[in-house]
Amino acid sequence: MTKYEEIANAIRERIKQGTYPVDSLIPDQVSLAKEFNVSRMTVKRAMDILELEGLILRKRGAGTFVKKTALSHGYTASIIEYEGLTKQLSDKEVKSKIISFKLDFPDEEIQKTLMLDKHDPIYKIIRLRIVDGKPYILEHTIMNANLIPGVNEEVLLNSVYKYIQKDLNLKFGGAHRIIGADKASEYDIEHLNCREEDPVLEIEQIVYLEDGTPFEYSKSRNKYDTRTYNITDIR
Amino acid sequence: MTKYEEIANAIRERIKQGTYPVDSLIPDQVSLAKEFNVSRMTVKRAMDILELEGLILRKRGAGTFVKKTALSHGYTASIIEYEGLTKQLSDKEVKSKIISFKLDFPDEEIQKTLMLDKHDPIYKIIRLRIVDGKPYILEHTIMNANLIPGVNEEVLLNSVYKYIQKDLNLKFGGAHRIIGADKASEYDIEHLNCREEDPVLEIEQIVYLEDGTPFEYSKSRNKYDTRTYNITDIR
DNA sequence: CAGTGGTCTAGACCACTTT
DNA sequence: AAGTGGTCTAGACCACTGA
Repeated sequence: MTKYEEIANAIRERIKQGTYPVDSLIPDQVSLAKEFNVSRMTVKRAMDILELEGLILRKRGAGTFVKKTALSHGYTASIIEYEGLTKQLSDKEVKSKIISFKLDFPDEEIQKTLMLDKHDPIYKIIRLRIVDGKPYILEHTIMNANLIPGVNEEVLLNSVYKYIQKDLNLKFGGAHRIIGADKASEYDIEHLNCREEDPVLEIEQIVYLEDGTPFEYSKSRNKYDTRTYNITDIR
Repeated sequence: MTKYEEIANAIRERIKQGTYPVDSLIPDQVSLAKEFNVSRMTVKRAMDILELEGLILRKRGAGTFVKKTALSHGYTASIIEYEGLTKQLSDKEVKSKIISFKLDFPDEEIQKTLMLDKHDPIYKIIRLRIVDGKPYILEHTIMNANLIPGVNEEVLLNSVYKYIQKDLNLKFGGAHRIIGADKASEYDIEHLNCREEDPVLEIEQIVYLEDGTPFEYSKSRNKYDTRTYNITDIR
């Protein structure tokens, strides 16, 4: 733990506890530097973190204020998770049903999105995620099979993301998402407990490793009244 | 323009131009510090920017690499804009039709989301946004009328966000968004050229000023096949 | 004009990777 | 062991705000 992280944690805690109330001025950097026995630069770095988290507002010449929103939406709300459903809904019972699991070659579209050659193998997976016994999300996934080898039934029935991070020791680097609405498909009607007239929320995503290599393209579909996608966006 | 911004710009340009190719090592910080005649800390600050933009990957002990995705999705793609439709679609003709424009008091729900008292005035606005002559988005907006005074027909027919930033000289501080799918409502069918069975994509949002005061709650609805919501999310 | 936060430096030491 | 990026310092100067 670095000094600036420790200071950021300490000040974040003071904001949460109300020691530094919403809308009030925080002590200036020189005072804080004295209090924590560090240089002012280090205090500033701590403030950089809290600013990114949306907790404070800095005004040159005036001082540093606690934002009105500091208490309402938690500071981690802005971070989109890569842990997959299994961890996102850790208080619920998440199960998976494999609808289809094939090896194939990519078409031209997928070759482009996943940076693949014509003869690089891919997994084609269709999985139904079941939460507390109810069908929840229907996932259509295409994955680079050279990058993510060894995917099997056991992995698919648990968490693929955990497998990639823990067993393969790979790190995620980001994702691109496209969110839209669609009419229910035959698949949706069969597996998601949808009627023909029920809208479906679809999240398309390309997920990257830390060096920028795309390893997965997927479409997650769910019945319109079961899930929303939330974003907290600062500044 | 600060030195670290100038260095970040210069290096970003080299990445875009291919001087530093994708997947290659960038010169080390000491060399760059010499080249630009600055201290190493300043080079590091420039790198901080490029890392946030998702252009580079830094490995302690190894060096700094250009990410594979550095060229594909532009570095500004990760930033969600507050400029409203008028600027987002600046190459298209954006018009607005005011469906309804009222003053009212907030109900309990809105009192909570917009941090208002029972007797604080609010605008209730329903606007249809028309792009290239076609109905595009139906916006239901509730706005704090004390914070954003002087909204009138002229403002509504142009850009409300421009009015807030330019004329009122207020700065935005972030937003919270909830994206979901829904069935078409009577309003949608009447104004969005929807059929009863057409799904609708809805984006609910609360928008904040820089000190964290919420000033607007809105729902933007559009026909399922006319618009998606895109997010680039780094790390 | 005093006080705030932002930038920048020159140098030290540390953690880590690669050879 | 050499070289990389990360942290931290003590101090300087600057830009801006508010009384």
